[in-house]
Amino acid sequence: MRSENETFIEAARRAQLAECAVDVIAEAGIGKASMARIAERAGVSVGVISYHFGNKAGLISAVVEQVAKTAVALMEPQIVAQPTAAQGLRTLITSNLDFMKQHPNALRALLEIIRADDGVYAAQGAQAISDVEKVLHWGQHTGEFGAFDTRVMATTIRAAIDAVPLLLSRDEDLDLTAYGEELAGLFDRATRKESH
Amino acid sequence: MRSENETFIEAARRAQLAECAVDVIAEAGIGKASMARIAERAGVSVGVISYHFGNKAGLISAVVEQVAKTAVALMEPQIVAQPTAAQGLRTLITSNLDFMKQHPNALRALLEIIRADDGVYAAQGAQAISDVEKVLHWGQHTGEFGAFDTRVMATTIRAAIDAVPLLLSRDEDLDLTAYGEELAGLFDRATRKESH
DNA sequence: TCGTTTTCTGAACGCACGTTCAAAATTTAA
DNA sequence: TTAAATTTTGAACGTGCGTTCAGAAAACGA
Repeated sequence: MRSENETFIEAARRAQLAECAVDVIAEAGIGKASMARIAERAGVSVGVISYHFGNKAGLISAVVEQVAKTAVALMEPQIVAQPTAAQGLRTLITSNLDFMKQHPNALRALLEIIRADDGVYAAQGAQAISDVEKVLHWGQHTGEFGAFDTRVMATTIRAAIDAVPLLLSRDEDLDLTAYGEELAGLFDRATRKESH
Repeated sequence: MRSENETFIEAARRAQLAECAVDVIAEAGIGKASMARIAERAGVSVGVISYHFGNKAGLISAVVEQVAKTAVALMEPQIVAQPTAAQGLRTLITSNLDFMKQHPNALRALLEIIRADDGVYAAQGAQAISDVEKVLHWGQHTGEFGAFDTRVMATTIRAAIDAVPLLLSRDEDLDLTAYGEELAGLFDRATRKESH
């Protein structure tokens, strides 16, 4: 934390501690995720967290940044590569669930943090809804989608996706691929222009 | 708490404290809702809560019971009175938002509690999903609805409704009636048997 | 090798929490 | 009016929390 340029140890410890924080938050909940528990998981003294991140808020902030960056990097390219908005929306949903399959604890921890007491990371949630809304505007412009309220639809889509990590923590055998297909079909019907 | 039959003071205090707990939980979040804050809101000493409810868990339990009972009493009769499953589902959604309009803090507090650290009240959430699922089975039996997975659909509908209290706390001018209509339309399209 | 810098330890501190309980205040009943 | 029962007070206690920091250990550079 002292050096201007990050050393190897610095980078490795930060990554390790962030990962341990994700696991503890996902498994015990944000309320039980104390610095002592996280340090214990990492096999390290409590002071190390303060040393590398300043304080607990710094650690949480690093977790949010890391998870959000990883998730966007995985999903965004897939979505924008789709030829139609309908396929874009489908990909948005399925790639979200794919991310959960690859990183079972990451999204759960992120949602715990966003929901936590103060609204410090409310902006992250708002950004996620805006990202969904972009795809919906795309489909309304091309005429693929009907004239629904994009705010309500985007909020609902995010709520549907964000409900999954909790289900997954209760039943880790949940078939995420099947769940993703079901959700994609559901919102495909909900967004399509009504045919008479 | 001593008397076998509830005193007038006993009942009044219990109701007052439960209401204060709802307000504090809804406004400050479950994490910040300490007994000291709740007692302060009621203009009373901390010991009073322990005296009337045994401990904090007893108070929370009373809040859950009271809110759940009030909500079900308001909504269930309306839903089962509908002639079709599609109208039943619509009523399920709109009566939920009506309840939020009448009791802005109640559902928010209930959701905070259900989401809280331990899964003590996870059964309440599971029950709420089951209630939605019953309406979906109804519609699939009558042939009004398509062949979607009722578990996923019910989870999504509840997630969509449960997302609203948070929106409402961020923008208390939110038009709940319009939001309800939009949601009802969304899930009407999502549940309808596809026409070719 | 040896001095410097980086990293880590673990005890100490103040704070907020839920619970308890003796004593005081209030209400109830005769 | 008076004695018993109910209700309230508020301080005390133990626990777990995040933060701090002097000193020890390890890594680094010459």
